Amino acid sequence: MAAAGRKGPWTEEEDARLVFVVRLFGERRWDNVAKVSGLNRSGKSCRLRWVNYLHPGLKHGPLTPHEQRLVIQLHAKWGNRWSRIALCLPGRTDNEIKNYWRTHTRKKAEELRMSSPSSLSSQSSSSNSEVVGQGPVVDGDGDGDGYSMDQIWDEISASESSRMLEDCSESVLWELDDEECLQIWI
DNA sequence: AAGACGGTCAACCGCGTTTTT
DNA sequence: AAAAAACGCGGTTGACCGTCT
Repeated sequence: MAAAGRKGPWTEEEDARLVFVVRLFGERRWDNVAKVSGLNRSGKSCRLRWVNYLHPGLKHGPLTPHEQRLVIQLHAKWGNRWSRIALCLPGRTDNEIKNYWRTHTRKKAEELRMSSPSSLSSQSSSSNSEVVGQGPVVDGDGDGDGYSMDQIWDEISASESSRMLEDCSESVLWELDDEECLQIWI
């Protein structure tokens, strides 16, 4: 394969070119799109830029409280299936939701560890088979003293969503199906 | 006023899945 | 039916920006 090409942030000119070419050829054959556009980017990179930023109909700006609630509830049900969750939030991307969740849960994880340090460390292994993978132990960026993000997230989801259940008198989502999530918006 | 720190977001990477040839 | 190419997903990283000390 040829050189990987340009990396890093996109310029306005690159965006404009990409939009132009995608309108011409459609959202497929991204390698072709990359080639035809003359952008020195990979097809993969072009697709990502389009999907996460340039796609018409995308909402920009912070998640609304309603959307935030949805994310929490759907994550409790589906785990880290970001693209699936994103389907229920029109105009939001999986990347956006993932980022939101990550920062949100980090904060919560900190609070949780402060308030009940024993609850996490005593949890040896999966309590929720849906979410838990063979997750590598996270101790990366400094705050994961030996338990996985999955465990942290499980913990948060559990506490968060139980509060939600009391909180939220409207529809409850535990038995949600693919199409059912549409009803959330009703 | 300057530096340190933390939070947020865009982008990259690796890998599994799906589609095309 | 098999192989190759393209796509899509989830995890991770790095840069930027605002706030705090």
